[in-house]
Amino acid sequence: MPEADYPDIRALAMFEDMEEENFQALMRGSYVQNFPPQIELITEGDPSDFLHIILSGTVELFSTWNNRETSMAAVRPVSTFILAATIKDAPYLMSARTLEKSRIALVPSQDVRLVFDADPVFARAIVTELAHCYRSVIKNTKGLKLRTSLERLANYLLRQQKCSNGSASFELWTEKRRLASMLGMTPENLSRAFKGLQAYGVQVEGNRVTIHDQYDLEKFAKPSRLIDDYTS
Amino acid sequence: MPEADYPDIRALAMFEDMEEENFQALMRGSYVQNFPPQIELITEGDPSDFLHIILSGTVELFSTWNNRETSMAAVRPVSTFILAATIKDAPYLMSARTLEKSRIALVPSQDVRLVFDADPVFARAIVTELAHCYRSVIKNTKGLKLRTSLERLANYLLRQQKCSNGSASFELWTEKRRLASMLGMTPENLSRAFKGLQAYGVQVEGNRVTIHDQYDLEKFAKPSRLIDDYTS
DNA sequence: TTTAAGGCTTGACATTTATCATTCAACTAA
DNA sequence: TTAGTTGAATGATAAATGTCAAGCCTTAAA
Repeated sequence: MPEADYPDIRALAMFEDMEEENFQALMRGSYVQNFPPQIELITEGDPSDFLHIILSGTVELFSTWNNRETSMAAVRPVSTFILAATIKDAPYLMSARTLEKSRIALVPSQDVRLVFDADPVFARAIVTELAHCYRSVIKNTKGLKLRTSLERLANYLLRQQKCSNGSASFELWTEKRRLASMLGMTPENLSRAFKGLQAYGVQVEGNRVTIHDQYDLEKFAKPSRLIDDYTS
Repeated sequence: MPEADYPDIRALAMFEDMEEENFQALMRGSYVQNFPPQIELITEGDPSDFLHIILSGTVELFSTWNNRETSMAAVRPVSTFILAATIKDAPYLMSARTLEKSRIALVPSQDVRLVFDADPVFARAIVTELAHCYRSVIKNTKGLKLRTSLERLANYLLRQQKCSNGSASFELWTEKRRLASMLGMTPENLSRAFKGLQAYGVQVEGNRVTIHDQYDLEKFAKPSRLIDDYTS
């Protein structure tokens, strides 16, 4: 791996405080690759040979069953994915594909497990990251089971707004079809859900969303720290 | 905590291989309590002061939002719950209540975090457990998003059957209303789903389920290792 | 034994969501 | 420019799921 990529990875919470020696050991066995869009990086069911780190671009995690497909998450730089499979040395539960041209670092899973045992600080960071991921999936499950699709969309927009510095107008960062799948609905349903949110002051033009009545939307969406705050 | 309870806890994968000294340190600060049925042990949003270990009885994990409630999981002996919140020192995302008279061990979260840093074997066990939990929730999400309620029920029955030594006839271990909530549907819908599975040779009498045509049900349910195998 | 309570089932109905077919608009490549 | 492609929106319809009300059955208390 080119050393130029080290700092970005080192800056990740997972690698931030670990011993330099161990970090170097991890990087030594790793490599970086550039992928064009729409490449399937990982297929669910395959053995998890590498921990993946996305350095640039976008990766979609998705799952399939019985000829159906659902989008599980979108991963953006700089973060890791497929950590749990790496730790457990178990098959991937999700597939991954690039959505745009992406730069990905691949760290051999076995190295991760070895360094985990050698470096307590790294171990602590991994367990924190994993706990964070777990809690994110739980929050997502709560949203799926407790909210209607309209409510899920409303809260999604409020979360996205926060990510975009809280301004009333912001861009969606995914195609709507993928957003629909992430929120657990069909594209047609999403389209109608956007219309349904007009009543609460939400305006959509292409990828641009404008929230004209913040209070009204929040009153409808009822965002909750225990579902919508992905920082804790 | 009475020392009589030590062996059960020690037998858990999480505590199995750790240093005796560290195990003792954990147990020293812990205590065991007996709870009657229908007691709310944990309320979502509260700070996570204890790692809970269920020694006997049954505990339901559930979540609420906007006056709606959903059952997230049922926990049976001997296992831990609320591990992620303990690790992250973050508020509980789920509430917990006893379903029957239950015996619960409470281990101070701070002790868990301290011993984690001191005992690499314990750290390894925790991260394995957490990765396992993460993967279980992902599998659950896949079921919710990729399957209809009828398919979820069919696969649930097949999983339960396996837990019950694979015999064609077995008992449900929850009230149907809770099962419905766990599977993400209403009790009425579950009732009709059971009827819908009659076409595939499923017979229900009270809590007893009999699968008369294993092949037919599996052909419909299409169980998948990547959704329904909770062992890996 | 009687009564009451709770869970389950059922039917009728409403709502939500999905499916299918079509059109529109934006973008790309020839 | 001109097809051709793709994603999004829309209308019509179907299927899935939820809601409400009533009745049944089991269990537990009076």
